[in-house]
Amino acid sequence: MVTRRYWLFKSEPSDYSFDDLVSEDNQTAEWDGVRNYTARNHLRDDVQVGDGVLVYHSNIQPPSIVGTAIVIRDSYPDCTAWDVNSAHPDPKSTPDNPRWFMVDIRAEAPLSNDVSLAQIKATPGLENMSLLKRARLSIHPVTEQEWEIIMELASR
DNA sequence: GCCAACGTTGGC
DNA sequence: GCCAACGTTGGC
Repeated sequence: MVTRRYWLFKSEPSDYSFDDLVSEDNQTAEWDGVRNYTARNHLRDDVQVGDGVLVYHSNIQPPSIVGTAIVIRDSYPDCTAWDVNSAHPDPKSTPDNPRWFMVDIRAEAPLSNDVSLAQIKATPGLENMSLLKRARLSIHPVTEQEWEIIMELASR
């Protein structure tokens, strides 16, 4: 029995939103396009089937966590890297020697109440969230305690 | 639209 | 292996 872990995945809703995920077949999509080594390492090495995901929207007002998802496939090479027509091609990543990885996630539910970045900053127990420490990282670990506080905020 | 923070690249 | 230059992210 493997312990369930928790994550925060960032996206720009103008690019790909939680609603877009909900609209997919089976509300499922590959989380492609991650091109940062720290985020890649989390995806490749640590994210596993069954883990919980907070979907966070950046570059909107207000930046917020808007929904939850579940990981349904362990990491595998991000084939969009060697697709020159994709949004994030990287010629240094090849099928024989993939550099970038992705997982599949399925939307669970939108939050009843979005949890904004300002709320996160103002809530005791969330001050050490990775999101606040490394603002530019797109895949963040979340502790079980942080997850539960956010679920509580979202239900108010 | 600005710009601070910070990750990446590449010359040396 | 250092570090300056550069590019990108993302809150404001």
